[in-house]
Amino acid sequence: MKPNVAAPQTRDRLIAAMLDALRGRGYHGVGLSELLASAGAPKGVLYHHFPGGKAELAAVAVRVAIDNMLSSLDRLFEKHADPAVALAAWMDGAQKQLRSSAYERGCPLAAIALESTPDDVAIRSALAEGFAAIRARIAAALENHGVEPAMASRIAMLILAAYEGALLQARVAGRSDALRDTSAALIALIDAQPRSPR
Amino acid sequence: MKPNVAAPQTRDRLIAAMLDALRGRGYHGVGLSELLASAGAPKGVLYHHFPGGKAELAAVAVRVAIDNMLSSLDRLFEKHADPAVALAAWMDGAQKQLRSSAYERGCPLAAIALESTPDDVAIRSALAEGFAAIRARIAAALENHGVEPAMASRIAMLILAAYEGALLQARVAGRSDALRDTSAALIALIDAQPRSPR
DNA sequence: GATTCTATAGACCGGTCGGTCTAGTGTCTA
DNA sequence: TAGACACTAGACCGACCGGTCTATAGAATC
Repeated sequence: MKPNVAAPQTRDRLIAAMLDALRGRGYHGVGLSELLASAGAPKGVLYHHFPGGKAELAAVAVRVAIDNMLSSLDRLFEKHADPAVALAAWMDGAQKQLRSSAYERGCPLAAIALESTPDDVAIRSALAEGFAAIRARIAAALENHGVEPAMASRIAMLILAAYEGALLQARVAGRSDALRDTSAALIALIDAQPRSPR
Repeated sequence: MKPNVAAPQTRDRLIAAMLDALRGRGYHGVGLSELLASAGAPKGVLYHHFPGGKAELAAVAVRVAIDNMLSSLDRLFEKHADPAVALAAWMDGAQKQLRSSAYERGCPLAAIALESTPDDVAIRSALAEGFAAIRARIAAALENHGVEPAMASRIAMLILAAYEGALLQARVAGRSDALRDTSAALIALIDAQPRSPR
């Protein structure tokens, strides 16, 4: 009756392989066989764990990626009282990950977001909800720091947009300037805000 | 010797079809046959105009997309003296295009950027140069408006990143809030800057 | 009018795609 | 120890992938 405790490994390996693929080449960019090879799993396993095939695996991977981002944001906001500092650390982390992977590993959400069509209901809704959740976390941190709610929500939107856009540009440029400059501009602008609720 | 004057139509239709595909589903998301069907052209034509095949067509399409963006930016900065106003108009244009296409048509550069790997040298360098050129235009407009050069360059980076990131989110969400909010936040922050004015 | 060159046209190809199917293995329950 | 079940394993499939090839149409050159 109970699910086998040792079993989930393979499932997790599949998810990790998909995440890696999404980061590097996008959903359509990776073939199933390549994916399975990098997970060290045969085909049958995929359809056992994800009857919906590649698309279902991707949708699950998206949810996992979002959970990861949320918890890493939570960690940052807990560690740094000032959201601007947390933001800088966040961007810095992205920079490091990008550089240490020879500019291959960007954000797993962005790639699949741009490849998706309105027909991909499951993936699009997972993405939309995920992005909203991330924005909500950032907005909450800003509010805690005294930013007026409506403005906090808008700035959170800007921050996430800037994060994704900067990561994208840094990746194709093969240099992390984009992330550094975006982060610097963002923080300069926020700090220069007239209401300084400190 | 002279190139046929009436001929380029087909070539242009191929480029347009590729641009459309990149906007909607990304590079790997569209098949050659689908592409050719939507351009109303047989296979031989593609390899006549683009011996490098799909990849070469994509690289050319990227350059065209960049030219388009540059000239539409030029038009906006010419029309609006205040860069913040021009920026708002830019974002507004993206919003309209997205909405009028049922949230299918995003930025043709972003999708292929995220699908590309370091091996895709031609495409990556075209993209990187293109993004740099776009940032340079924005930075120039800011400088003309009295923003200090180093800061202008950083803010230009932020603006382009925010544009791409917001477009991406608006597309998956199926609503244009992301673009509206990002634009509002950006302008609010820039306007609140202590003007080192002119 | 023959030749040449650009452009159009689509049959055709091997390879890979995502997906299905059957078989085997190990473990827990009865 | 028999059966059920979760999981692993990979052969196999039709469809479609990007790409090559030959044939032809039409204008320009001689």
